[in-house]
Amino acid sequence: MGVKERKERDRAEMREMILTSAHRLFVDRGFEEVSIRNIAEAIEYSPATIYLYFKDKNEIFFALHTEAFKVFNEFLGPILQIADPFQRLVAMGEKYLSFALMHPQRYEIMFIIESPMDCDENSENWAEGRRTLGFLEGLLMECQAKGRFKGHNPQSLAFMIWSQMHGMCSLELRNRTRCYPEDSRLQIRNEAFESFKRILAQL
Amino acid sequence: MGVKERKERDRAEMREMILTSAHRLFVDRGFEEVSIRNIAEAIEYSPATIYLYFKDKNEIFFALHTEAFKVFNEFLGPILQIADPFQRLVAMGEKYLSFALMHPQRYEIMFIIESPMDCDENSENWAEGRRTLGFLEGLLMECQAKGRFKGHNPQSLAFMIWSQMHGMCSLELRNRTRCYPEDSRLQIRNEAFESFKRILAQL
DNA sequence: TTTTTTACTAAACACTGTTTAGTACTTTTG
DNA sequence: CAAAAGTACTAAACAGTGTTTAGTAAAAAA
Repeated sequence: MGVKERKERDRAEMREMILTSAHRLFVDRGFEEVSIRNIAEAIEYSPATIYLYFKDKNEIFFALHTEAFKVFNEFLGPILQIADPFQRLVAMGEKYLSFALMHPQRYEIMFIIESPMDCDENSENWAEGRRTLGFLEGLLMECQAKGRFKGHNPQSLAFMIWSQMHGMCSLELRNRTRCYPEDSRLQIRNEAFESFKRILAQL
Repeated sequence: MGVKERKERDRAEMREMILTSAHRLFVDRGFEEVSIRNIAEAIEYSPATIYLYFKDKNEIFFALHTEAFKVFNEFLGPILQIADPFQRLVAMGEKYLSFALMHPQRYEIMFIIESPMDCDENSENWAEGRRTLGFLEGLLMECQAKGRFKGHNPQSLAFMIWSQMHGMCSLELRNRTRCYPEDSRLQIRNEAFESFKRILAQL
């Protein structure tokens, strides 16, 4: 291994170390609550060092964003075993909901936090996200091949279903379900999801 | 008017002045981008003065939150003229969507921004929000009286519909629709909304 | 006229993201 | 080997944040 390669590896290791710490802190405090100084302290370097490996906090955001999508896609993995596409779709919805509730900080970084401007459809930062969305669209086309969702555009339908799931998750995570008494929140959300499933089943 | 009353009025006027400035700044910068110092500067008082009229930034948040809901409820006003409850529901959805896109900062404060903890179902801060939700639930019960939505709990269905609308709006406002090419975003969202309407109509 | 209350603020505290200038240390070169 | 160049890192500063404390000047009450 040449000098240049070793330096590249060292650099990658340092980036990895920063991300590992950032992620650990983030998972139990939330993105906005973690400062560059916190991360620096955790890895026992000065705050300025972070800036030698990441352009700014946004670059760390995108690195964690990609990581979160990878975890989500892995979490989704088992549903590939389900033969019937509609059952697979339902399972995907259930997985989506439980992922959001089990990993609220990851979910936040994936779908809630205001993301910087340079993130249009050509950006590498959204590759994992597009992959997941593509998976959903493919699933809907499989359903259509079996006679479901007639006359609906699969891309629009995918966005509709995504919106439905995201709406339930983000209202919960951002405390907008507090207008319901605490002991009925879970029930209302489950019933809403049941209603949505029944509606899609009839379609 | 006694001394005490005049003082109360002066106090209310000062609060009003702070809120007016805060709102103006907020509408063209977004909540997180407006600081207490900015508001103080706008009203030509010191930052510390703000704290004589509001406990903290959250109290300003809640005041604007209530105001935003009032504007929303007024915006919804005209749909009361629509006789058929289902048509009224559809119109409400359309109004919701256009309100979110026309007043993104207001929408943010109503539904997206992380809200402080002391906001459970007993809190006064959510009175306007609950009123709006109650209106939707009433609407669904009217629809049921006309034979629609059989076998669905109106409260859960209200949450489902709210989630659907909120999902579409918040994905848009938080730039998560950027994975679609720019010139098809509007079309996809409209088609998703059309699909949702058709689904509810068939129910 | 003295005392008390009111309305306000300067300055500080403990943070934030980020940049600049500089320091040790290692590597390369003459 | 010594000088020059490059690397890895940081102290300190900049400009900002929400919030609190201590204090001042003016008005009202005693």
